[in-house]
Amino acid sequence: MELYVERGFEQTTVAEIAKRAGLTERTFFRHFADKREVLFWGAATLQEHLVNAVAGAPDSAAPIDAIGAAIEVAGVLLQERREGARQRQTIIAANPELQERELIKLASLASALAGALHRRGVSEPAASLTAEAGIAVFKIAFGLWIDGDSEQDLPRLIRESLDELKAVTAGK
Amino acid sequence: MELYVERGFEQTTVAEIAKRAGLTERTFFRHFADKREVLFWGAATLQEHLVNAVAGAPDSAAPIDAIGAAIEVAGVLLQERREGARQRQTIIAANPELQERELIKLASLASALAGALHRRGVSEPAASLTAEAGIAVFKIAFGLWIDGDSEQDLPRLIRESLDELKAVTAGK
DNA sequence: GCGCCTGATGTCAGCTGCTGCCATCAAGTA
DNA sequence: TACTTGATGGCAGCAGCTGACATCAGGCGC
Repeated sequence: MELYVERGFEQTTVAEIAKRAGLTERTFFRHFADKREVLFWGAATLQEHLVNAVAGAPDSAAPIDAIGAAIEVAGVLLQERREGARQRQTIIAANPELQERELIKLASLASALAGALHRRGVSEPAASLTAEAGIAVFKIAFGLWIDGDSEQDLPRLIRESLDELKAVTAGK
Repeated sequence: MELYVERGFEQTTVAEIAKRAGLTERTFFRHFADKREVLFWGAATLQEHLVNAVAGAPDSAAPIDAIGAAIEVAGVLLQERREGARQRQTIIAANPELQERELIKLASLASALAGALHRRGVSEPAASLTAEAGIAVFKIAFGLWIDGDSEQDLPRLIRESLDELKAVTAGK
């Protein structure tokens, strides 16, 4: 991360990372599948939390609101590491390869959320559709939060974006 | 494409592609930014069509329906090349790197569609949200079409998926 | 018809990401 | 004490991709 910030992602070589970490290049690749994966270390954990949030939503909650609750959880978790998140996003924004990786992580997350909905009795394609819509809401709200001035509340942005989606799909 | 089908994407080397095309490896990279880009040759054209569809939608159409019309256009165009699309998708499905590339193309498309909505007077974040929702609908409908039996009508699947999204976000 | 310019291609050298294979070494265990 | 196991190092090698320079064919002005 230090190196990615200092010289940029592309300009940083795996050999340099390994050296600064006091390790070998070979060892680096035993810990991370590739050079990009470093930036997505916490993704699996985050995904677990969100899946649990969907599973733990009250039975009375509509699918879209179970998903809403889950992405709010994501908002809370990210807000705790605001500066780290911002720095990370700056790196990603500067590099298409990293954006690709981020998108596939989000797609994987959508798929996992769809599975969680499925376990709540939601059938296809409604489950996938709802999950993808939730991810879309998250993407937009996260973007607003990152670009936004300073002290915006991410969970609130997420709620508002979800409401906006509901309004927009109502065909107003 | 022949080689990707014959031996798979990963197992195909750029040198082999160049050889079969009667060219040099260097020349290959002058035509395609990288090995994956070959499979996304028509993406820019498709994007143009969809943007035009949004721009050309009747003024009376709600944003979500302008987007709906656009992705229906995509459906029509893809349906014309059904076998090609299926083959292409088989290759992509077998390779994460290609999925990443596809996702960033879809993200770019969403962004372009949001721009088109913006030009229709839709403000942010509604425009981006609507565009992303449309892409989500397209992804799901396309998946159903590819996995589906044989002669399903893609534009119809898209319409139905959009209706499903509307139902699902209504918080039923 | 002649020289000239331009764009596409070839050639070559080189870096970097990534992998397979084998050796080493430390720590825990019977 | 010997053995196993997991993490690391070292090394060779492939493949993707790039920069720099040469070549060559076709179009164009003259």
